[in-house]
Amino acid sequence: MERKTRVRFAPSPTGPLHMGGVRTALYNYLYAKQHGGDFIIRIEDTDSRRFVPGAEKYIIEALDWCGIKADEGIDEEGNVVEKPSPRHPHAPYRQSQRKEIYRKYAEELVGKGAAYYAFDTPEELEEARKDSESAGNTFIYNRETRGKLRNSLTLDKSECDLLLKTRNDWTVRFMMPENAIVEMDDLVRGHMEVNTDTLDDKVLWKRADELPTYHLANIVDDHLMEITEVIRGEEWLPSLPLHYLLYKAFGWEGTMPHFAHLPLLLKPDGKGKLSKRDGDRLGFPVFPLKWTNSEGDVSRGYREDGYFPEAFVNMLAMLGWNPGDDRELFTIDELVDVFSLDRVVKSGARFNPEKAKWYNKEYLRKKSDEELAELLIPVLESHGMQIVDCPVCAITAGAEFTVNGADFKNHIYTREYVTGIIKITRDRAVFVKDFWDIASYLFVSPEEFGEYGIKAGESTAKAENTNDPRRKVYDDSKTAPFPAKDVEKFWKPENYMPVSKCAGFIDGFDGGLMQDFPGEALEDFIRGNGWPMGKVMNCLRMALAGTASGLGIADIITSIGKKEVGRRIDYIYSRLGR
RNA sequence: GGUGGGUUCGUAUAACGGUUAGUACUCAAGAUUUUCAUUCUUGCAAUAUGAGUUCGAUUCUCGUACCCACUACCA
Repeated sequence: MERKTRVRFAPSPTGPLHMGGVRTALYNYLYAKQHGGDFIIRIEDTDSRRFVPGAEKYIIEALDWCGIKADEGIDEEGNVVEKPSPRHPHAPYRQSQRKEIYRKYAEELVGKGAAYYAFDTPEELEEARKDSESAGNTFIYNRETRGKLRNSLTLDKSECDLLLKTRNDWTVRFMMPENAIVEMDDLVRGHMEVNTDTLDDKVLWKRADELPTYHLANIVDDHLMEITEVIRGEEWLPSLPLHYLLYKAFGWEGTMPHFAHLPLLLKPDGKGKLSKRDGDRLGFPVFPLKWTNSEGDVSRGYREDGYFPEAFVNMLAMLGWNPGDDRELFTIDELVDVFSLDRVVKSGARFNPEKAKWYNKEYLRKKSDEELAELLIPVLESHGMQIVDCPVCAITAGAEFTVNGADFKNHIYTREYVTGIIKITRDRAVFVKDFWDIASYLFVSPEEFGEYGIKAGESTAKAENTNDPRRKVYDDSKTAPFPAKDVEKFWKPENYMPVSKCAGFIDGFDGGLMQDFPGEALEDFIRGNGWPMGKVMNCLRMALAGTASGLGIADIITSIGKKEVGRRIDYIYSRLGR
């Protein structure tokens, strides 16, 4: 009988969700949607000691940001479902709330002779491990050692029953069969075999907290929740034989899910899998969202770094999978159509932060000027700018000069002005926040750069953690508005004399509101006078933008308008003299 | 150490057993531009290694090397 596709993502709330975890969730989601099935989220919190407050919420919020929505397990408000309902028939979806279920199944296994009670304390096992190690061996709890340890196999029944009643630190262990070959099939790796003699008797259930370990809980829940495919990280491959054996022991082989083990995400450099430290060290996020741990350490997130969720998801999807052709750009809905497990690669994928940026740039370019303006407005506001909807609104807000929708004195700008700025700068940005670094001088006059803490032509990143966006942070002589390097290079009589003539030319330009100042006219004017084009233009740019490199002169003039052009040129003369 | 998995340009990856081993990112050079960036063009750069099977191997088999995971009363 054909079963409805049902897959699950089963994170453990022991910390923030790593980007590798997001990819696992994504592949599960894509697979489910493609097969018209359900995507279930289940919280695997069977390790009470490693529980981290807030981690569960974080995981759900992170998936939500990525556009990965659960069909089952999480309600509309983003909470883990605790009571069964038609939409969430298998509640609770938090394993710590399903305690009784696992105990029953653990006992069933003991009854069937597939598992046994073990009374060794963690200390005793530690001791045994040490002894073994000093003898040059590795201790494993298996058919060779279980006969010498204290468990329901070696103790007689009455003693065993007494121990079960009086002690609360025993466990249930799986009894690994002897010298049997387990044959397994993996959707990405194909056929595999392993001999049970190399495996150990894993703990399935702990009396101490009356909770199962991962292995038992996982198999029981996947069975009860009618999971058809288990798509998880490669780190689980070694326990696959145990899971196969568990299904067999329960007699559930007929409905055992298919397994797919995904390749790991590796460090951009060096060896090993991607870790939180790599992000700090190499300067990129490893988490989807920002996370602050109990010690107050902050880990950056893709969201806070300015990545679009579509770009993040697209980038993640292509790490370990490809469509089989040269296409690289896919929305999550397009991925649903083209994704397939048999195109998942087997080897670990080394993460490349540069490619992540490239994806963001591509998605930024797909957005309209209006959309980007909308996203940029909060950034501008954080820098002390006020954005209004129309010129009339600007006047109402107290603007004194709205010819181009821009008041450089009171920092009031119309939405249309912002959209115009996007139009001329959009090809230069990777992130929305880049627009400020690229075009801050289209909002703040060079004379005020110092006060605003902007070093011309450089990122404002250094100044991030201060509340007042207008504080002064640069006091040295290289500080904006005019970088020493540019002044030295371009502020020479043969350049600035022509610049003042250009000011006159621009002022006299008969273009009304200067909706579209013709750069060619200015060029002709400069050429006509026999001045050196490059030098004069750079000098002019320094006057207008506070830096000799950046946007096109005509774009700057068109944006700020001729009155502001005049003011800025007057200002540079007053500052640098002649 | 043991067990399992993996190995194509620096990175991500493509290639019914037959291709000049392709594409993207990065990098370099050139063109365009008033600067910078963008854009365009070009370029650099790979089948870990040794056998075997085959007319023919990146592709199949075995060995070697290297990498990774697991080896908890963690997931």
